[in-house]
Amino acid sequence: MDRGDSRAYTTRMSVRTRFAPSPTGYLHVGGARTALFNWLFARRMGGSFILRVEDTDEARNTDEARQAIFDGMSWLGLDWDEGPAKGGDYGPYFQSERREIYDAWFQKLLEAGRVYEDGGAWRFRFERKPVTMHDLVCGEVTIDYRDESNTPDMVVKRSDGSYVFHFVNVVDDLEMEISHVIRGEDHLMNTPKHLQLIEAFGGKAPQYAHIPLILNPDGSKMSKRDAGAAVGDYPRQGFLPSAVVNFIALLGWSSKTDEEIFTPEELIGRFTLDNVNRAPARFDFEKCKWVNQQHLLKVAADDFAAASKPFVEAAGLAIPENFAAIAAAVKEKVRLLGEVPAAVDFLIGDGYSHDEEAVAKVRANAAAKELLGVLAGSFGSIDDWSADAAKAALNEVAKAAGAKPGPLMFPLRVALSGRGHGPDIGDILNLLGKDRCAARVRKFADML
RNA sequence: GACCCGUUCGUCUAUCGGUUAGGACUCCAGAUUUUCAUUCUGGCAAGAAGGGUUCGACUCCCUUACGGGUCGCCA
Repeated sequence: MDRGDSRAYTTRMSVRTRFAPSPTGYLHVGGARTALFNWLFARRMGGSFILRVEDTDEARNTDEARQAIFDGMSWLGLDWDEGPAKGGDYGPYFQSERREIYDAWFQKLLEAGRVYEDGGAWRFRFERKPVTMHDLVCGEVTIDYRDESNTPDMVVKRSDGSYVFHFVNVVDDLEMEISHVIRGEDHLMNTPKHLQLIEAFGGKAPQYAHIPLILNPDGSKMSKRDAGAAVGDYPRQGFLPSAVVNFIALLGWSSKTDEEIFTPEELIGRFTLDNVNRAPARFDFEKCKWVNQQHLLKVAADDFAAASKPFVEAAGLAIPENFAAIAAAVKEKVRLLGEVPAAVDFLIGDGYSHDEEAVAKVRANAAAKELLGVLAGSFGSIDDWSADAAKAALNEVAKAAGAKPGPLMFPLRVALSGRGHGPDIGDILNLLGKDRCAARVRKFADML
């Protein structure tokens, strides 16, 4: 592989960011946001985004976790320019395959007398002095390495011959010519260690930007099992990738305007490290769902129907011929695609349940039962059953029965759907068809 | 415990010395929708506390409190 001057020259001024997860669990929203910020920054600056898998801990790595990272990032739309399945001039992109590279760099430390053996492992000897970092988010932070009790020399090579995170991370960032390291604040205290290593190597340090962590709604650290923690859960619940990207971008970053709903492209156009906050943000699932609804509102009806289909099927409902129309009727009523099955079940089969509260409300209305009875009997005489016509016909029926149409709407809705909320009543009438409507209204009237 | 970072409505945030401290989510009320949702209008709700600096502080400094992070042959 040629690593001559030409490449060094052309990449000198270019931005290269990376996401470096270790495949020891599923992809976490915190990790996803770190990846997102790196991706946004690289895209914004016209640079490259690299995916590097830090799989040095063989005991904890799993293939499932590796796949979860790829799947999660692909789903979110965070495409990488270099990395697994993509290649690039700085590979390999799995640390487990970079052994020779690490050995060579370790040799430099050895020759420089910066490491010493301790119990079979090798420790890096820190220079005992204050180390200052210039973080793009945190500003200037100084850690005093003269205080040895707080900064013991770190192990860089284990007694089994493998290398630890700090070492491989620094070597790879140098080797891959990473220009900006954007990572979680939990790495802030590691940075002076990395700076010392880089100095010992005689390398040029990348710019660092430590972003605040994401917390649970109660302020505790967000970890596995917490609601919303696993990126893999989002598709299952019916979130749109663009909505999740939008929402997690808002955690710790602000456009500094009143706008909140952005497409990924719009985020790229606005993203800057300057607008990243310092304080950790709590994860508000309700707002995440609202953001999803806003994105759902913007998708085309056909796409909404197609995206809803798998959820409806998974709920055990058969897809009817008029499914596109059914989906369109509930498009504006749901926040998640996962809510679609429960919203359309009564339009597909007869196995839907009745909401007791809604039924009780109708029962409390003495006139409802009689009115519904009249209504059921008159359906047969209505010829045009389009949504608008069906609604118009309601007026006539109500008038004939000496009642106003308004008060009839709610009982009819409950009679047809079993609940108080749902699609437009005209849509329900039309989607259900005249016969099913008559049967349901009659049955419901008898039930009262 | 030591060392770092942080602290504006319940939550996400705007404000970069002078504002009736703005927006969004949630919640409540009203309008529209003959119904539901959408939408619109209005409302509730905040500068952790105490000292400074200043004509003037949410904004700058200090202290305390609280929260988070780091102190591994994990990453």
